[in-house]
Amino acid sequence: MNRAPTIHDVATIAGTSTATVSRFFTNPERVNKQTGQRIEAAAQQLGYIRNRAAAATRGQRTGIIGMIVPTLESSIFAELIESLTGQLGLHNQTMLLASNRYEKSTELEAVKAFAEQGVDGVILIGGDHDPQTLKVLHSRSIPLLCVWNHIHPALANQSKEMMSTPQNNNMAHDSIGIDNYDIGWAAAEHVIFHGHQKIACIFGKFDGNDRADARAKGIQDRLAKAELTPKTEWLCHSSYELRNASIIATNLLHQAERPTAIICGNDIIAFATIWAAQKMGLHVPADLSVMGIGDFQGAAEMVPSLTTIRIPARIIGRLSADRIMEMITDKQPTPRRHLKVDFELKQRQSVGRIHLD
Amino acid sequence: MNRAPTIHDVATIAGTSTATVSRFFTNPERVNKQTGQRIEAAAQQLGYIRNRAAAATRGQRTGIIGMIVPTLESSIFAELIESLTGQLGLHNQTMLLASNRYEKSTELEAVKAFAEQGVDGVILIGGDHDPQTLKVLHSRSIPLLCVWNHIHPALANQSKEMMSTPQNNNMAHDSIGIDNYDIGWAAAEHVIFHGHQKIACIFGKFDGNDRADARAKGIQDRLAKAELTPKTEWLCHSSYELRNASIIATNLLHQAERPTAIICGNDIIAFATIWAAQKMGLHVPADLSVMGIGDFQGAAEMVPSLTTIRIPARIIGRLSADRIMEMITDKQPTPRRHLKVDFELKQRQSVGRIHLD
DNA sequence: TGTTTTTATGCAAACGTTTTCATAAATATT
DNA sequence: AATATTTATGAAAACGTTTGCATAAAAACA
Repeated sequence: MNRAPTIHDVATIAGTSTATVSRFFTNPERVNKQTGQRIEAAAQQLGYIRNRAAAATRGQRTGIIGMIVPTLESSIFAELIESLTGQLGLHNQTMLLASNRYEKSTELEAVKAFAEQGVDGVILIGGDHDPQTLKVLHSRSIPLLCVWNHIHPALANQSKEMMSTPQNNNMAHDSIGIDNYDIGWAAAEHVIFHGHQKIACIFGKFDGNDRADARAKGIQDRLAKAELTPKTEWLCHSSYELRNASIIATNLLHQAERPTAIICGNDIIAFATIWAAQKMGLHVPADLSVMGIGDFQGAAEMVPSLTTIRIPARIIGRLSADRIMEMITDKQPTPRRHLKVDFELKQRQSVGRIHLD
Repeated sequence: MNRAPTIHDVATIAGTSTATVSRFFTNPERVNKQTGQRIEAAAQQLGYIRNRAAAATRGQRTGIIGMIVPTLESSIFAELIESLTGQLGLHNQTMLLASNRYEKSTELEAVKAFAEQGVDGVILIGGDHDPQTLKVLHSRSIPLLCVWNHIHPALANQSKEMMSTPQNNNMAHDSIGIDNYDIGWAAAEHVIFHGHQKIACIFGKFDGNDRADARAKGIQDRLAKAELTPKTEWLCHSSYELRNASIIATNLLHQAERPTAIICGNDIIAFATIWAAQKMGLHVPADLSVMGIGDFQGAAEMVPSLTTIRIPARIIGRLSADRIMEMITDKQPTPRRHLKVDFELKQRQSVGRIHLD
C-alpha cells in the first residue's frame, strides 16, 4: 500500500522490459501499438506514476520552472502567476514559487534552492539581480527569463558595462514585458491633456526595483517637456502598501497649496489617494484628479472608477511560458530576445478636465 | 562551464570519498571538523549545489511541498501562500504551486504532477476533494493537509460514511482553518444586533466549495433563530468576481422592496455591493449596511471602510507549514488533527444602526 | 599495557529511471 | 529467392546521490 509502483512492476505485468515501458512513456510512437496497450493497462491497474526525480538523474528534464516574485500580498503578480501556471500546464510543466520580498539576497537563496531541484528554467521579475544569481544559473545552463518590464536593449548594454565580472556579459537573459518609461510618459501625458498644471506625483519606492525607477523617469520627462516639473513638496514616494500610501497621500493633500492632479506609481497608491481625498471630503475628479498605473482588481468597479494604465499580465504570462519553453527545448542557445508588450490606457472617471473658474 | 559540479568533483578536491561529502551535507556532525572544512572549501570553490533529484532516488525527501489553491486572481489566497512559502523556507522546503480553478479534475491532474515530482507533502484548500486525489496521495503515503477551513470532526465522520471506497476512510487528512459556519453565524449576528430586519444575502457559489456552503448555513441559521429568514428574492448567489457580483448586487438593489442590510459571502462581493449602491446614489451605511467576510486588502482603507470578519491567513499559513513538516518527519502516522483558528470581527463603517424614522 | 568503545572514513550496492548498443523479426527491395 | 532496410525489443550501463557494512584509527577504560 505504501510503496509506489515502479517501472519494473509495470514491465513485469505487461510482460516486457523496463526499457520498453520507459520508451512508451517518453516516446510512445517508438513502441508497438499492442505492446503499448498492454503497458497502458498495466500502468492503469497499478496506478503507476512516473518518478521524475529518477528520470532527472539520466539528464531528463524535471518539468519544473522556478519563479520568483517580489511579493504575493499586493496581488500585483497574482494574475501573472495564474496565467503563467496555466500556460505552463499545457507544456506539462509545474511551477516552483518563491517570493524575494524585494531582497536580492533572498532571491539568490531561492535560486539556489531551485538549482537543487534541477529546475528546467527560471523566471524572475525585472532585470535587476544579484550577479551571483546569474552565475548560479549560467554555470548550470539554466535558461533565465526576466519578465514584467521590457528591458531597453540600450539599457541592457549599459548594465553590461556596469557589470564587473566578465562572465555576466554574454548571459542568456531574455525579457518580456512592458516599457515602464513609456507607461510613465503616457500617464503624465493623459493628465496634462486634461489641462492640469498643478500636478503632484507619488512614486513607488525605487530600491531594487528598476520598474518603479523607469516609470518615475517617464513621468518626470513628460512633465518637464510641458514645463510642468512639480515643486519638490509634490514629489513623494511610497511603498506599495495601502496603509503607507494613505499617509503619504493625506500629507500631500494637507499641504498649503493643493495640486489638481496626482499621478501615482501604481494602482495601490492611487486607491489610497482617492480614499484619502474622500475622507477629507474632496470629490474625485471634481476637486482632484487621480491617475493610476496597473489596472488592478477593483479599478474599473470602484466609485469613481480609476483612470489607469492596464498592464496585460495575462498576455505576459502566456508569452513568458511559451518563451521559456522555447529556451529550454532549443538545442543551440538562441540569441537574446527582448519582447515589448503593449499597454493600454483605460480612460475612466478619476481623471477629469480641470475646472476653470 | 555548463556541467554542474557533482559530489565526485568535491570529493576529489577535498581528498575524500563521496560518502563523506554526502554525509557532510546531510549530517555534518557525523564528519570530522577538519574534513568538513576541506569539503566546504571545495564545494565553495566549485560552486557545488546538491542535486536533490538524485538524492530523492535514494529515498531522501525532495524538499518540495505541493500546494493547490482554487485561484490566485482574487488574491484571497495570496496572503496565505506568502506566509506559507516563507515559513516553509525556514524548513528548507520549497513550494510547488498550482491552481485548480475550482475544478476537482484539474486538482487531480495537479496532484498527479506533484506525485511525479515526488513532493514530500501536499496542502489543499478545503476538505472536499476527488477520491482519486486522495487515493493517489495515500497510495504513496504522501501526507495531506487541508487548510483554510476547519473541518468539523462531526462532519468529517459524516463524509466518511458517504465515501464509497473503504480505503478513503482512514486517510491521514488533517486540517487547519477557521470555522466557516461560525463565521457566517457571527456575521449575521452583527447585522442583527444593529437592528436590521430587512436583511438580504449574496452568497458565494457553492459548487465544489464546502467553505461557501458552511458560511451560508451559518448565516441562515442565525437569521432563522431571529425569525428573520429573508424572502427568496433576497437570497442571491454570485461568483467571486467583481464584475459578476456588481450585476447581482445592482439587481438586488433595484427590487421593489430594498433591504436595509446585505450580508456578503466574501469581501469581493461586499466591495461590489458597496460600489453598486454608491453608483445608485445610496449612502453606506445610512441607506444600506453591508457586511463582508474576509478582510481583504482595501477593506480597512476604502470609504466607507468595510465591516467584515478577518480570516487570519498569515497564522493559518504559518501553522500549516509547521504542521505539514511535522506530518512529514513523524515516523509513525500521527492521529488526525483538526485545528481551529480564531477569526476576528472587524467593526468598521459599512454596517450601521438602522434608521428608525 | 591490553582491551573495549567510539569516531571517522571508504567501498560498493542501491534508488528508478533513460539510453546506447545489439539483435531478432518483419517488411521492403531487387 | 536473396538481400537490404525498417521496426521492436531487451540487456546493461549510466545518472548523482545515500547508506549498510566493514575497517582503521583514536579515545576511553581497565
